[in-house]
Amino acid sequence: MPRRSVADAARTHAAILERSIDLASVEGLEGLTIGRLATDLQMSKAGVLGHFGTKEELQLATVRGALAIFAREVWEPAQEAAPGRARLLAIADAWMSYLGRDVFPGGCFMTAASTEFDGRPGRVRDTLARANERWMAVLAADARAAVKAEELPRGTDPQDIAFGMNAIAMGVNQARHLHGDASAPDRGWRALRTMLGAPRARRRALPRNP
Amino acid sequence: MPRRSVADAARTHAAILERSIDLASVEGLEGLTIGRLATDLQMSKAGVLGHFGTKEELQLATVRGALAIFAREVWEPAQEAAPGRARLLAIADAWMSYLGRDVFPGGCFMTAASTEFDGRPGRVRDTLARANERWMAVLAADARAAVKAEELPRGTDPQDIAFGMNAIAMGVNQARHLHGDASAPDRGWRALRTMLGAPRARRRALPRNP
DNA sequence: AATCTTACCGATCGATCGGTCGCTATTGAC
DNA sequence: GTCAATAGCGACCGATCGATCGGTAAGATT
Repeated sequence: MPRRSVADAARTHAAILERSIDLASVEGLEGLTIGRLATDLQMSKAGVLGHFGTKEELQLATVRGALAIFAREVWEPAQEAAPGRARLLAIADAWMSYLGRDVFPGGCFMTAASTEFDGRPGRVRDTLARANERWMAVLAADARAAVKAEELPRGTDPQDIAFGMNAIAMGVNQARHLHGDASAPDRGWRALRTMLGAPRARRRALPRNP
Repeated sequence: MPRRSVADAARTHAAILERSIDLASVEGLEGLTIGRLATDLQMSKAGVLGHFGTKEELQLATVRGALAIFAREVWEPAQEAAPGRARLLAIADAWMSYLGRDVFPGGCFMTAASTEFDGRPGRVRDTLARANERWMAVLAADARAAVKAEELPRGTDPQDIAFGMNAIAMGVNQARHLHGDASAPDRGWRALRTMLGAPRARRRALPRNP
């Protein structure tokens, strides 16, 4: 049986990360285990660890990978929309769709990881905190544009909008995974639409998971 | 050195639980460890485990203890208020105060535990899910009363109110512990007041941690 | 006073944790 | 054709995990 070629190393690296992200979304970043990862991938523990060095580096790479998925699923689809309320609504749409399609098997990775690490100092927590701050800043920026364009009531605090959107997403995630409430994304979408003050009921498509 | 008297067993039991709740709010219910608990309490692992039998029973007892604290801090203070919007506002007040006073050192225990266990079957998850359902039902009941008394707009879905209040609390908890945002309870209180449609700005007291 | 109950300890169990080591097999560059 | 670089393995490390064991000392019961 031939050994894996050097060119396959990147593929192995990606496979480990993919499995790691799924595992961590269910078991948590700390519950994630090198041995479990090795068993699932039919590798040795040393083979897995060789790609990252330490568990903390593995955790960081896992967080970065999950962040990329979140950005692709929620941020990117909304970039074609015009800045301001239109883009906030597009983000809300993509966000609820993302939560409804179970992109991560254990629920929203960012919410789970943030809640798990919000009390422990370290690089993982810092990475999560910075990512969440950046995301909130993105939301607040469009909220600010919406206020300036008078798409939102004058005097609206952009940070209140960002906070509210994030909170609703966390609530949807909990309702969906703790209670198995399949209608949670719809409820969240209604709440978001109310908060963003869309006067006409905009029809929203909830894509199915293929 | 005299052995502990039998009458002290209940006190020991309570001391273990108290430490367990604090530990679990930081490290998580799974990160909670018998050995760590024993070290902190200057007991043997066997002595700690003897009170609960298995780790799962310890986790369940810890959840029940934390639930009692949450009820005492958030539910009880609002029971003197009249049913309907007044009580919802009282709950909102107590809830934000609870989050601002860091009743649990690692943030809201229920949020952390629910997020940690929402993907793993078992009795702990069931207990958490049932508790959250009951709490949401309590909120929805007062919301229903408020709608009936026309304190909230006709046609308001009581479950939307319960969902929204819970989501805001989760958002406040994250902002406070992931970002160290001390003003998060105030922001949450503003959001809650807006959602509950309090027309006059009601002054809210944020008690200090003694 | 004799006996039972029980809270707790110290020792120990097998399993698993993250991590290190030397080694092999293969590749890509020369 | 030769050789350095490296992906990955297998064995192993000390530490710690949850859990079990027999033993001990105190209180409660009689």
